[in-house]
Amino acid sequence: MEIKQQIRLAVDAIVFGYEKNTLYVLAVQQKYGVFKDFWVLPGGFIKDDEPLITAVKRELLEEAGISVNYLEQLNTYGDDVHRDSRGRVVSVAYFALVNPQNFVLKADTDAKDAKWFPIDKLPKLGYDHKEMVDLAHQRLKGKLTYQPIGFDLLDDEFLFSDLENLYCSILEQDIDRRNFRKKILSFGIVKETEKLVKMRASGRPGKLFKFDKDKYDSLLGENFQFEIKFA
Amino acid sequence: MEIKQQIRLAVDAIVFGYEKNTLYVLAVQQKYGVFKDFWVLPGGFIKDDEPLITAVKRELLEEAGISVNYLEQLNTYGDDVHRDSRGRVVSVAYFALVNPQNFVLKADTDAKDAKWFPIDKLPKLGYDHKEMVDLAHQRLKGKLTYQPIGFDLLDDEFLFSDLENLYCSILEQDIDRRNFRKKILSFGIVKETEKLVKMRASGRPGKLFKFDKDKYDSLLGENFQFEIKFA
DNA sequence: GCAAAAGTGTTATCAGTACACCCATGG
DNA sequence: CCATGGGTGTACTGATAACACTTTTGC
Repeated sequence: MEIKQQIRLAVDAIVFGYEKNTLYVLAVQQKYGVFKDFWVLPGGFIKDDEPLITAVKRELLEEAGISVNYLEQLNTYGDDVHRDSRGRVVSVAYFALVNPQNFVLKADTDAKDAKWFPIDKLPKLGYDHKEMVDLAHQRLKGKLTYQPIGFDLLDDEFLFSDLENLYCSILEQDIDRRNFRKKILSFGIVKETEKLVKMRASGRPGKLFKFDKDKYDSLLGENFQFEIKFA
Repeated sequence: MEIKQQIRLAVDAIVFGYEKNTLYVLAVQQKYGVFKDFWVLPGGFIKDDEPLITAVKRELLEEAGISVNYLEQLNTYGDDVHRDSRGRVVSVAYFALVNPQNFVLKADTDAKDAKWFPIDKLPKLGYDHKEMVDLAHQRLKGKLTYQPIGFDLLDDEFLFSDLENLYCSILEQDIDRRNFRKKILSFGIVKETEKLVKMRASGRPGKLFKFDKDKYDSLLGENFQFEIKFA
């Protein structure tokens, strides 16, 4: 292994949060470099002895003080040799969902400013990060329909209308309340609790529901397919 | 950018070929290193000024003399810090389909031995390449059902039974011939040619069909969804 | 004429879709 | 009593699933 590469490896994360019918993306403000004062996705170079996934989690903790609920690899950006003006940088982008508990950003060790932006009000992002957000957004929309990841954006216990509004607002579609409930309940992976709460300012209180992950995992074994389609 | 990483970046490809109801994977024999004489996936280190995708294509040409029909990024392997005993190597794996024209392997510049293995008769592969093959195999099965990529494994013109057998053998399911044909034809992306040929040793000759990519691309614009499900 | 593969329609069943009214709460 | 959101059932429709015989060719 004589040949030395002049390539550096980084990770970036597209972190989605959801609150009040709005989908948010996490961005941080650059303090140095070409993109000083620009908003970019949280991320950074990986250490020599650090697994990729560890690097992402570390960066998220350092830059925004959050830990995420769901994390998966999205895509590796390495076709544009000049995507970073400092030299050849290849970046592995991760797709993440954060649950509302972690939605509030803690003070960050890196002294960078971290902030949630509604996805349709994102500022101009540095590097090719807009491209990453777009891809992640597509993935989110796609996965919502064939994997129960929506629950990772909600509280542990939620109203059925929360789930419905989440699907409705992220997929930008109207949903029939009765059909939606029928479909979700037919999977048997969401269970009703006994708690009746009034979460809204007005209206009748609703029951809280929980995602039954164990049940889902066990169903996965036997030809079970989660899928939500709409009219 | 003072800190220098000691990480090297490679690409690997899982290339699928299909012939006579059998799914094949391309492997090459290592001539040097720890895995000397082991079979591994085609791949290698990328050059400093080389896009990832170019690196994959180059390696495939060098090591097996083939160019592929379909190529997409699969996953980046960088969580196991010791996946390569020579040091920290992160590898971007690509998923590729080759059409039958390129199925015959040409002499390779790298003097490595390249060979097609039926997927269920793969030899032990070096590194974490078995893991890559498994993931790619899963992706292939999945994509077959919701994207028309099966055509990339077939000749430009094919018998309907070829397509049916491909789905049938890769997905390991029985298919009802009439329902399958009805479904595929209903999409309008496969057109019948006037050619009647006898491709088989015996039996009635069949019409040749072609995948109409332009039609597919135009349909994609408008809420069209390719999907094949089975009983 | 026999073996092998191509070609072709109809019916039954199930899942998806459309749709509207009553209930519980707060103000 | 009014506004707001929660909760519920049925009938229609369209897609999927099951199913078997006839045709063309080579030998």
